[in-house]
Amino acid sequence: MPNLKTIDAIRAFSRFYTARLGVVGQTYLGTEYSLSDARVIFELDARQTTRATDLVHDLGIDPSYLSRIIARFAKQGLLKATPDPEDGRSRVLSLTARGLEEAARLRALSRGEIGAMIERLSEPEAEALEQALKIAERHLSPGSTTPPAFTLRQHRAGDMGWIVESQAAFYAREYGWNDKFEALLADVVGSFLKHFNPQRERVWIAERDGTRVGSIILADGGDDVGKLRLLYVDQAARGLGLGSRLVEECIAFATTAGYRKISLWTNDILATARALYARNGFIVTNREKHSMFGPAMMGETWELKLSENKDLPS
Amino acid sequence: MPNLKTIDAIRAFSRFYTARLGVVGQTYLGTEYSLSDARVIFELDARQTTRATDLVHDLGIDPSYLSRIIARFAKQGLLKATPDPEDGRSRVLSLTARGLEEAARLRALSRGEIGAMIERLSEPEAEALEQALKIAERHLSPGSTTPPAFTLRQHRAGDMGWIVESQAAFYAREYGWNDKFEALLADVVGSFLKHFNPQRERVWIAERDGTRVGSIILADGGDDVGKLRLLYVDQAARGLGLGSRLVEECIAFATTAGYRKISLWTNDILATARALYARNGFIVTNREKHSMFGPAMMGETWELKLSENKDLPS
DNA sequence: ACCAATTACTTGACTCAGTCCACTAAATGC
DNA sequence: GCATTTAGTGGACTGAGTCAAGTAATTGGT
Repeated sequence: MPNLKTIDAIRAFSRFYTARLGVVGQTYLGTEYSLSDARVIFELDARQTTRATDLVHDLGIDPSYLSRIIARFAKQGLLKATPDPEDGRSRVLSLTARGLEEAARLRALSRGEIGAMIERLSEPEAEALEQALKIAERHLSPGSTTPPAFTLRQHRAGDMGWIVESQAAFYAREYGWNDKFEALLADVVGSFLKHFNPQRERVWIAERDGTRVGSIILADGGDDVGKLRLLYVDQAARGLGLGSRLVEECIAFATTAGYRKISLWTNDILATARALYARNGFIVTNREKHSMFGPAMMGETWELKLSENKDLPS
Repeated sequence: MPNLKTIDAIRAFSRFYTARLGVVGQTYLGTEYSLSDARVIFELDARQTTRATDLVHDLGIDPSYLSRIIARFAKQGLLKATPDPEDGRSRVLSLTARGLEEAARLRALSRGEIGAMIERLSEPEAEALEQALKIAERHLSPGSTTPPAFTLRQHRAGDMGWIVESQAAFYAREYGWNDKFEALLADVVGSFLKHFNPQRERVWIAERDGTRVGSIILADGGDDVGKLRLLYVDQAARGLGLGSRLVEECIAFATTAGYRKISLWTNDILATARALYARNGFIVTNREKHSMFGPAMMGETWELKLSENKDLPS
């Protein structure tokens, strides 16, 4: 879904970036090398040893042009080409000692150039910049449509706040819920933390690439009843089976912790969540209309008996 | 403080980006224009009217080269140059109808190219990408060391969660406070939202570039006492006077709302905040040791009488 | 008011980065 | 074993970009 706003944001950035980095022009940072020369040198330096075809593919450079560049570098003693044992047509390229020196020189130059560009950045700013570039690169990369998956961990400082933030924002945007919902979230989270008992309670935070994308909580409801709460899967992580995974983890933990049953409260309009609970054996035990969060809806209590359910396949 | 890690992150990104965008090569996206041609056209399109020197500066292009490009475009009917009334040496350039058409054509091409690149991104991913590019651009920009400043607004859904998150994470990292602090934050936020009275209570959220960087809350403490709470300034926004501004806003609001005094609770180790309160006329009325959040510290209650303070310069 | 220095832009002349095409030689496929 | 593909090379060209030297208008100092 390529929306125009994003596209133009990228185009604006490109204009800025090309101008800023002096990509235009025929020589690389005022050295005796062209931009293509420099790219070849850097590439050879990064991967010790390559064949010309690989460079052609990765750098998108013309084969004949590359051939000439290589010949020139070989003549200058920057690289040497040895026959490829696996393919008689091609040769294996690697930088010589002098070539490595040149690579180092160019790198230093480029680093200096960039260093000058960012010297006034504070530590957290530099951090933010790195993070931003990493995100940009990942999203603009052709392969790796989406990095494999999520990881689960227990909560750390700030996680509970994130739970409140993300859910409040999401339900306000999607369903028009008001700030009483955020109040409820904060209350739930606050009292959970206040009485947190690691033996019988747990928070799972799902992360992808260092960003939080989902959560679930099991709280002790007393009387051997576990309360499943605050299930959330970010839009960016839909369709990965994260919701199922969170619910399963929660059930498994509740089972080993010795709870009799798990109960949860949700609302009828949250279809995906309801389906998920149903799939995992939960059944509705109570329904009642309310409009605590603005719009009228039907609140539902779901329960799962653990003793009978223990050996069902999930 | 240009650290090597950041520099190399940028270099890696540049390698990636130049390769990905086909910046190398002499023609722009296979059109009959060179990259420089295209940049000139886009620039002219963006700012309706310019002089050649401006282009030379902004695009970093050689004057003689630009002169020829302009002459060629003029001959092709893409742009027209009228004498500059303010400077007889220079002429004002603007695209003709045909030039605008060409600009549109090139833009469509470039958009298509980029659209193809990001078509598999989901909405939130696209959002994240835009945000990342904006951050990158801001940090890499030469001028505007730091964009003018922050903006203040009242709270929206998710903001209170963000307050909990950012403060919990910050105080855990910097002072080793435990999750009981996050619990307190959540409680404060939860009950504030539950009883929120817009007439006599307010939240200020500071944003910079669409990112939240600070907060403060004035809550009704009953008995005509306003409670100042949850003052926070993100590390990325230190030194902008944001803290002062938030406190001033808060005092001003409390004054017009008719509070008798403002009271707040903080801890002795938070030196910058204490200094800020002192500077605004607050005085300590109570101190007591506690270790609610792990480390032992001295909790302090500060108060500001409003009736006497009203006409002081801030 | 005037002259030197600067600025906006142009022109001539050149070079070499990058492209296109046709080719050889080895490898792969049926 | 023959057709096709792949790796790399060389010839020939073009035009993007550079450098130096100019002209005309403007600015600045005295």
